[in-house]
Amino acid sequence: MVAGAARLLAQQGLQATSFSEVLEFTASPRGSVYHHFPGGKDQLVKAALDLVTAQMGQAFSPREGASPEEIADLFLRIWRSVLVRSDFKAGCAVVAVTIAADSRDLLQHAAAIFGSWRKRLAGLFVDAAVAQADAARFAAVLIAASEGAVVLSRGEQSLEPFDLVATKLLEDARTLSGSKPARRRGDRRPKVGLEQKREARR
Amino acid sequence: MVAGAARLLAQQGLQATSFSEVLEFTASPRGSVYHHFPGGKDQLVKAALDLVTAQMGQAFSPREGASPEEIADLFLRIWRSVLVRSDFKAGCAVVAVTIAADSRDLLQHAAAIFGSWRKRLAGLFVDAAVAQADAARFAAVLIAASEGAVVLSRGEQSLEPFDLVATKLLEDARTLSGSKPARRRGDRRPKVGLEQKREARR
DNA sequence: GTCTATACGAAGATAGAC
DNA sequence: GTCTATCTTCGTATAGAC
Repeated sequence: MVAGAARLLAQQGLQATSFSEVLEFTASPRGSVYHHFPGGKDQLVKAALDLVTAQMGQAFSPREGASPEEIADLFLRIWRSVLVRSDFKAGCAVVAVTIAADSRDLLQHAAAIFGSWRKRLAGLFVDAAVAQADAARFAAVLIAASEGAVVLSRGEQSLEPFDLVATKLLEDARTLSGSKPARRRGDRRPKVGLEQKREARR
Repeated sequence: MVAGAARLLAQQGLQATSFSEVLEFTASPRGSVYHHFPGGKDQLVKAALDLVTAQMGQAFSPREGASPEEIADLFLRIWRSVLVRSDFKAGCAVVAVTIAADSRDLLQHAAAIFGSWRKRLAGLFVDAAVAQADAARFAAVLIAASEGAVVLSRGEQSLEPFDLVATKLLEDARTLSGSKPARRRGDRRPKVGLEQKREARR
């Protein structure tokens, strides 16, 4: 049911994603909604967003020692596949919530997710020998441009805008390498969370 | 009333923007809605989008002979001011409609606007001596990243993400110059529409 | 043109039986 | 836990009086 909500969010936006639709979509029992989600719709939406981030964390696992270009490429591939697999019907649920959030609570929840993505990407770039400031900037650009490109391509129902953007971003990522010496000694930062299980997906 | 709809769209998204709210917001007469908009909500939304593009066309008028950096800077300034002036409550109405469009008609209308922006920006870059392919790509990136950055900054209620993105984009714009010789002879392309009245805004 | 009144559906949410 | 029934509010849209 949470998964269904996440999908509907990505497809139709926040307001258009109703309980009834989620129930119908997932063939869930009607009477137990407020049993499982006493917080109502907000709680369901939050759970859906959390699911999306979890899925993202799982799909986005660059190999150890990945170059900036590889990192960006993986990130872009994920969004590209969202477009392709949904036949341009779906976008990013977090964006949808951010744009139509009716409570400050929900907005902050969505913003926190973007923040965590930025932090994670920037960290990966730093590990790939990119200077701190460049890493933070490129992380923000990568996320912003990807999300924007998803919107553009959804609108035009074509991969053209997305691929234009992706090409440029990968080009930029290439020029990022070597903006500072790679991490060698003192590489003591503990690997946490999803960084530990790095399986080559796709 | 169209202006009110445009503003509410940018603030709360498509579904949350109801007739009642628009009427209240604009203190318009209630009984004449379907007199002026027999096409219902879709027609109002389309009109609002058209207004947004008209305003955009007006605000975005780079001076004759502007460099890629100047062009990008002006474009970014516009979006930045949307965030600042609304205290992070508003974003882009076109994005809002694209994400939550419930009819193919509306989606295409929004997509056409993005398409026109891409075309216009790319044209300006070509005029500024940028190679065709680079111009098209950078136009797409500029729009996608700006729109994405607006979303990010709205979420975090802070200019930080937007400014990170803007800095990087301006940097990129600087490297674009001179990717092909500037237009000299044969500069016969007629100036059309808004290109004609170039007043320095702000 | 603008008004009031209203039809009709769907949304979120709650209550109480099983 | 899950059901049905219901409350309330709000949405779009229409009809007919002024």
